[in-house]
Amino acid sequence: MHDIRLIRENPQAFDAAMARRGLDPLAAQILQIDGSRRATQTAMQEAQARRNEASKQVGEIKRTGGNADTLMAEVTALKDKMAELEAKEKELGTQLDGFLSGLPNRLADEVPLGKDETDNKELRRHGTPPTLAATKQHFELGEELGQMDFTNAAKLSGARFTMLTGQLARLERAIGNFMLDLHTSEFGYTEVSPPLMVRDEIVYGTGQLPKFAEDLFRTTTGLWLIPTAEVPLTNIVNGDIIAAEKLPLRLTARTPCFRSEAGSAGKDTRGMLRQHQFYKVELVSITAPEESVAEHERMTQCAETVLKRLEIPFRTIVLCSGDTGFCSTKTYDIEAWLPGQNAYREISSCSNCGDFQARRMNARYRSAGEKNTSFVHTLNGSGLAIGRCLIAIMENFQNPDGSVTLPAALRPYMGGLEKIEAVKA
RNA sequence: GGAGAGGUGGCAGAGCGGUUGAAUGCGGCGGUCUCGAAAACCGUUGUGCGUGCAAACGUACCGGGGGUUCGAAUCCCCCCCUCUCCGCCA
Repeated sequence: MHDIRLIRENPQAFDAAMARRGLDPLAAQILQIDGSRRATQTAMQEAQARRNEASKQVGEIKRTGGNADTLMAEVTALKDKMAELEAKEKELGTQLDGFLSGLPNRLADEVPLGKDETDNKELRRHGTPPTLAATKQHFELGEELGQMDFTNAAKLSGARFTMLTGQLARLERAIGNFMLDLHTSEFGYTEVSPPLMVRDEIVYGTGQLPKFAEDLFRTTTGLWLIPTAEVPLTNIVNGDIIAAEKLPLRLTARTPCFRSEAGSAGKDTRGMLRQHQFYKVELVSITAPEESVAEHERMTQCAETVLKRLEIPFRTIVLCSGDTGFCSTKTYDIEAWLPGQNAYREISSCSNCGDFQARRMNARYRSAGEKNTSFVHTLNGSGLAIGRCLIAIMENFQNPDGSVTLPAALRPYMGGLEKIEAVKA
């Protein structure tokens, strides 16, 4: 959500910022609605002031036993006008909010201009893609291992579901545990096990509503299944005023994520790269405004460390203006090397949302002794997507016989197992 | 799912149709006292929005939304949430 005052103060700057998002100038239209809303509000408040004054007089006259009929009639007459002004004010307010809540965040200055993912800029690489005798994709490996079952998943639930069994199922659990342990014990994140179903206003707070409702699943009771733990973790501060000394808040959670994947029909249909349901370890930070840029770098490092420990080659990119998400001022994607696809694929996305979500959530902080509050900054990042991490491990550590060697960091979580091999038929 | 109780300022807790943005206590801030501190005492202490250069003024807010009334924290309706008991259940 944008600050209407900033738009009033500098409409040209606002239009320039939105232009970087590929939007036509909007400030004039917004300010026109804003202006007439304020004029209506002033008129309404003047009428209310008169009503309050007259009503007070009525009370006094009645107490002394006088006749207040004239004044009462005046207020009655005022009511129609007031109702009208109130309705108009509300309508203009709704219009303005609807307008503003549908606009994406301003981008950080250094975000490169670009149209789509082809204009993203690579920042750094780590590790060397392995030279493999034979290269199979994860779903070939998984099915040969007899532990990745798309047939039964489809029987149970249709397309875009996977069922893991045996050591692969355990590996999924091990990866999540490994990531949570790393973030909590080495990076100071607090583990959270949040609700997976949330209310309208919560999904609004992190910006998925109103614009992206079709990407989400909704229960018959009107709750939304979370598309990422970013939603419950960030909204923990919804409506709160936090003491400055408690910042930054660093939270992590491993949760299932539910996504309708509307609009991605035909994309990544094979395998478990793009599913309606997947596990992810999420990182969320709530910071003071001046800390968020440094926190963004730190968070990205935390996510990169996971891949370093797992010995998976990756690269880190900064998304261009056209590819940066709705709420974000700046986003780093980390892409893991997938030998089966001979490409780097997204496995983490770390965003600094500035005060954009905080405004929607009305999440503020107060410094000790200060009277005023300010909006916090919010950041979120995957640390990492578990399903995609499993794929990366399988493809990078595959052996010619179809078995998968486990990276050393995961073996303690696998009961010392060094290699996943095919189950006996 | 059934029955009941309740949601008021940072917290606790009064108020139940008019001068109540809201008693009182705690906490916070400022001061007196003190070498300093504690205690005591005095004063002060909500937020959003609008108008205004400012001082200031106005307005809204007692879970949320409607309604009754000249006037609503107070009366009525709907919704949400919390708690207690019963039922069911991982």
